[in-house]
Amino acid sequence: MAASKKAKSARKTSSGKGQKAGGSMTNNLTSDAYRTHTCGALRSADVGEQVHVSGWVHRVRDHGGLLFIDLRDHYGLTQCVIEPENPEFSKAEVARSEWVLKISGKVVDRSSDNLNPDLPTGEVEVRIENIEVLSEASELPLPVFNEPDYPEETRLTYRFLDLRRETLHANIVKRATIIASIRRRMTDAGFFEFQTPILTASSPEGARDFLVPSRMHPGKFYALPQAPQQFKQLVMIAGFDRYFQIAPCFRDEDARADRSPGEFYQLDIEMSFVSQEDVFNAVEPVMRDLFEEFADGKPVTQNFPQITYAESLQKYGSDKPDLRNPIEMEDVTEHFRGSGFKIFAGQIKKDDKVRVWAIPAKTGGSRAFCDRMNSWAQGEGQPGLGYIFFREISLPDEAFSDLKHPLKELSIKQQIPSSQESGETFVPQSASTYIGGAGPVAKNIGEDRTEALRKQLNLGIGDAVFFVCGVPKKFADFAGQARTKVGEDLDLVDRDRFDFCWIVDYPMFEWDEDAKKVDFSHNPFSMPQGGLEALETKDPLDVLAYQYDIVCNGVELSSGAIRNHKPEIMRKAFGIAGYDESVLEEKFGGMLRALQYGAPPHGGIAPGVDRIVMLLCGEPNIREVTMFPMNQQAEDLLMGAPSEVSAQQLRELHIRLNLPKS
RNA sequence: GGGGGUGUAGCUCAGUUGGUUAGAGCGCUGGCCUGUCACGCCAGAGGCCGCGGGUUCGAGUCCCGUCACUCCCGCCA
Repeated sequence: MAASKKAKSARKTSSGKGQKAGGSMTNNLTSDAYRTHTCGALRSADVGEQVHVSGWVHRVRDHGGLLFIDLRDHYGLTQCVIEPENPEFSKAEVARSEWVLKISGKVVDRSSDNLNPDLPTGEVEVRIENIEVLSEASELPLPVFNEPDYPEETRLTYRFLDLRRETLHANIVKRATIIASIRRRMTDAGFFEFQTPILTASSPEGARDFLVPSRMHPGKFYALPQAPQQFKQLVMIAGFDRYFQIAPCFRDEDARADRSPGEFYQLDIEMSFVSQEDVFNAVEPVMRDLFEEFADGKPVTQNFPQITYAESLQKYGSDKPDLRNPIEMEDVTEHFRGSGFKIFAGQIKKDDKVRVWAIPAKTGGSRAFCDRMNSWAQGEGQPGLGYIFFREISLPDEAFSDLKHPLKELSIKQQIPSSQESGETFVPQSASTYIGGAGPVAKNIGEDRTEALRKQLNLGIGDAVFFVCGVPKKFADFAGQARTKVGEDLDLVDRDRFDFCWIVDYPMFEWDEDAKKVDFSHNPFSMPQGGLEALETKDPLDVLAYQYDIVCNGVELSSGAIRNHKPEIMRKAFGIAGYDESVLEEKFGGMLRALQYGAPPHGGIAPGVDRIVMLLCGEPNIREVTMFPMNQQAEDLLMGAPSEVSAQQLRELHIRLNLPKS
């Protein structure tokens, strides 16, 4: 796989970077008991010096008459060399991978044909005079040298070895550097980092809580915070004005590739006396500059566009659009109304909520691709995916004798490079051809409608368009998946960019089909747009909230809101969602009380730290940016968590087990 | 809770239509080698083919079950 290639190049870059990151460690060590230099420090300027280096045996190359040891530490790699005449040779000879050695000797120049340009220390080597074995290593279950893919289970069980490996080591260092940068940026912007409790109260909303039994209060439990949501609002009400925290959050839900089971970190932010725009103005530069700092030169959106939730759904079929994908869907319902494509026309006639959305697919204009999309759609449980693809078609003979022949007129019209209006370049048609739609849909709706569609979507020869039809709420998600698939399969997505946007104007409430009632669509503490009046006068499902997300490359990075700081609006909002005032009092009593003693208007946001690091490390899996992750079953294979506890511990907690039969 | 993928040497993998003694690379052990940096060469050890059952003269291969890991759906205000 590409993993080993990647590993090799990572070795070069991160050795260099490691030295920068650990610059203070290179020469001013307080003691030279173990080392005078790190393994990444030596350069030709050090030639002639008597040095100690300590580290792990990365690799041994035994030539019989000459033996090389690559000694590795956090900072880099240094080649050490010894000859058999040396009395220390017998010690060098037995050293194996990952033993820990202290090597003393003189720094020497490598002759010009022996340089290793791939190594920052590649101009010199240490001529071994003394070896001290600090620690031996058993045969490795997981090699540190080279980085083939290893089974997750082995990697997690021997995480300490895995963490020595180049890519993961570099990712974790990058994570630390990113977090340090976040702290600096937030502090510089006038925010204070406050700690909030880890043992707190269970909250009825949201995810499943992790519970911690109380010894002092039999039968009662603490909960680990799903987020410091209420605390940060209380911090605002307490007058601290600007808060942030790299906050651990705990949710007892199943894992995904981008979601650790159990715990994750948020850059939790809250500000007083702010509007939504104020929050944007504070957070956007932090995110943009942070990404620019760590993006390795990839372009980052300078001004995050604001896209409404409704528009995002319509154009991208998702509230977390990947804007690197240039495809924007369009409503083309009118082209199908009363058309010969009965499947769509019939639905449109029956229900005025029915829409047809088009997914334009530039360069997708082949029957093979369209058929592939169609069978993909069927695999997704859809009846199929209607399509038209455009190709150059010769005019029929009769068109040449009849100037007014519709196809001839079409051909002439198409030769006006309408594409130039949009800056696109089409291959111009010759006088004897026209751009015609192919496929069952085109056949059924006819030349005129097909041409109108082509014009609206600005498509040309070699392009295609796919159609989804139905009630948007039901098909939007599928349409979004189709958009993503078209973009990726046709390679229309520019992967070397960070494309940000704000998604704004989320609905305050949504219809809960299971419970057959109106419920909060996001955060129950959000301020409804229009305040109390909107709640009293509008259909709840039409009320928008001051609720927003940051999305980057199709990843939901964070969500936030201007909070509801008025108790009467809160009571009303919870009432609409069907919560009795007593429930509100019981579950959010502290919050409600706080709002009654002078709460400032406030709001905030909480970007996901793990996902930021994933994006910046280019890793699709959160375990690649987490030092000690749990596996998918939420087990820590290294430490053995979760584990059974003693009967004594259970007794103290007043807990008796009632285990499932298996 | 549901669906998909994977499971063969310490590790990564190959293993044809069911057919003799299950192979390779890395690692490990031993030997040779003075300029390598994925060192090279020679030899060797190392296998409950995840586990259980079935079909068959014969199963790594087919069938059923089960377990583990992983990806996805549900879930994640």
